[in-house]
Amino acid sequence: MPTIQDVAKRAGVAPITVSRVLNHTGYIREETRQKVEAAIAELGYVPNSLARGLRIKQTKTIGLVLTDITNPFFTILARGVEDVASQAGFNVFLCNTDESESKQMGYLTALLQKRVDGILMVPAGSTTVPVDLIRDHGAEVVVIDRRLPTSQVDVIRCESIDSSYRLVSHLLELGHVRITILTGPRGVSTAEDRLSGYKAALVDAGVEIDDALIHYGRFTQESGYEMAQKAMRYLPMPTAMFTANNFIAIGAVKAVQEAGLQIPEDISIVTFDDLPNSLVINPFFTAIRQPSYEMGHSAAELLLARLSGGEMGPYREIILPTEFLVRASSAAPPTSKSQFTRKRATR
Amino acid sequence: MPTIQDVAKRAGVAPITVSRVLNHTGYIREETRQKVEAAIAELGYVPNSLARGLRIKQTKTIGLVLTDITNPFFTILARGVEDVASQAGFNVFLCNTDESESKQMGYLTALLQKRVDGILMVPAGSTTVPVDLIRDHGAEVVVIDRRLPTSQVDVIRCESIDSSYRLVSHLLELGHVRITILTGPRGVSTAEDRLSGYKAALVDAGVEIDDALIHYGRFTQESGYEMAQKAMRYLPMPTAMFTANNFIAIGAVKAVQEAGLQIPEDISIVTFDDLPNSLVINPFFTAIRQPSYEMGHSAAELLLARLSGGEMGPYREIILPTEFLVRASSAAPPTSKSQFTRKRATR
DNA sequence: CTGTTAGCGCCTTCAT
DNA sequence: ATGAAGGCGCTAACAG
Repeated sequence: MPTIQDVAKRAGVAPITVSRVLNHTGYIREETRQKVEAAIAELGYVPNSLARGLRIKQTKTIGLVLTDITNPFFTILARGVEDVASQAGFNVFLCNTDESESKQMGYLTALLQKRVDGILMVPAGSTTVPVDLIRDHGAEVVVIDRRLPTSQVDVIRCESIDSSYRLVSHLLELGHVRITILTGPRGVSTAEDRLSGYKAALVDAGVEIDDALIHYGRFTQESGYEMAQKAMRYLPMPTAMFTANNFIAIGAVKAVQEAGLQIPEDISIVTFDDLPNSLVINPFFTAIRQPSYEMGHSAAELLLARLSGGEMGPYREIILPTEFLVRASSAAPPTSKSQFTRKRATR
Repeated sequence: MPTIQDVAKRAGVAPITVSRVLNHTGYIREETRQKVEAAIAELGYVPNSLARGLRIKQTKTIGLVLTDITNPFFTILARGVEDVASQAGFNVFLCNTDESESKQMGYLTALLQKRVDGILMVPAGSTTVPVDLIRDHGAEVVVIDRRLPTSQVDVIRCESIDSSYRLVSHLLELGHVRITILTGPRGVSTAEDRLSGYKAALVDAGVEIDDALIHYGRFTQESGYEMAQKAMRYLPMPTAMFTANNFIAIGAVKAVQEAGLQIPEDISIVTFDDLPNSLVINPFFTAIRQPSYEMGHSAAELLLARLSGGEMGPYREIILPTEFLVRASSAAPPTSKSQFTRKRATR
């Protein structure tokens, strides 16, 4: 592995001259530059970023800490991050926490050891500990998708409360009263906010809140399946479900279908998070779509802006707009006479 | 930012002693260890991996070079990689090449500069240049999903030719004769092999190969859409389509639906690559499923095994089995009398 | 069981 | 426009 020394020797110059050519810094005579570049090419020299990073204290590297890259919402968000980062010459470390704060802590320390310049994170848990930790080690941080109990961070997210309010109001307008919510983990802002929106919509409509209709779980298909089963055992059965993310929605649909019920004839489903166009042939869910690519894109841009050092003013909370999509998964509730439709071919 | 020196001073020992505690190497008196650990905790010391990597010449970092993380096949594969890597204390750089060899080259040099220990790649292009480059810089490499024109690399992939043969034979058995193939880019082994399997099945069935039924494109939904439109303009219209990946299949379905045709009544579709269970409610495609998680998992394990240095013998090509799933997107061709079914509600 | 010395490859500083 | 010396933070090799 040739070093800058080898290149220097071959070009008949000092190492620092090679460094200057590499980094386009200082003055170099054209002729010298060419000698150096020739030597670099001949040796197949590739600079050592570790040594460079050690010296200049920045690595052109960021960490992306997600809960699960498997969810298309995060996949596409990650793509947004990666596009911006690579454009700016940064590389991205990918980390999946599965909502575990201890996994998250493990990744954060690993990233800090590797001296990433900054971290983009969808925080597991609801403390500011991770943010403080990152800052203590001189790295920048931008929070994505979720709130944290402090205004001293940059955050890129969508409005969960209002959007949920709209989704549930839509159900209420259709005539639903017994609406169950299948949400994410306690303490996670998106899970809690979506519940708040649900409650607010019911309260404003004069519908009493029944705690037995509220289900906390995880943001996974399995959890959605289990929560839906539990929800359907509660009588009189809810006529509508509000699921707090796409995976929960899919799990819920499976449970409903297994129970021999039709959507939307027997049960309506509305959900937070759409499935991407690229993956779905005939969109089915009445849903709130979050602009996941833009979220990743903006978050990465904000982080890079902070890293580039100029004074940027106070921390920002950027709330991106959501889109409300009414589709086939929601309809008026069944009349009490014909509570369930006859079993037909499921769609 | 405290360094190992600061910790040493505080604990009243030499830096190397701290190093030994950190790395669990050599002998340390319990009492000394505790003093050191206390100092580490008090200072909030986090080791500098750059310095360490510079010294020991390994970084516990790997690169994952994919064509597009947005495709669930790769997403899930990436998750398999990440799980194995993080388990072993490695971090993963994520890179999307979009099938561009120049982007790929950019990522590879960046990864080599950052002195990754190894690289997992789904190669864009069909030369061994990237592999040689990586090796020249002392990193290991494992190729995923695609063949390269050399036996001197580890490869983890599935059989494309045989699997395609099965898919097309299935169509032939149903009675289809005019079968079009919508495949990926020229020169990409998966695109070419899937075409080879298609041709072999036709030849064995005594069906003449019509070059006008062969469409090369990209592995994207847009390309699938365009290819399908072109395919449907060729008369007599094909009664079946074989799409070379999941995105192409989805694009093709959209084109078919837009043309007012029914699947499978008017046109059958069979495809390489299933969509993950977690994303699909009612699986629809007759498809070849590749075990994407396992591919990522095995590839990462193989790479880490090579990195751990023990003699491992020659390069290996590991071919993982595929699964053949017959579902609703394929059926017998329409009879010539009633070439097209009447337009009904699309599914 | 612990410490000293030296150097990994690069760039900052100060000279020339 | 170019170079020499020194150090970023860590650990290998060798002492003791």
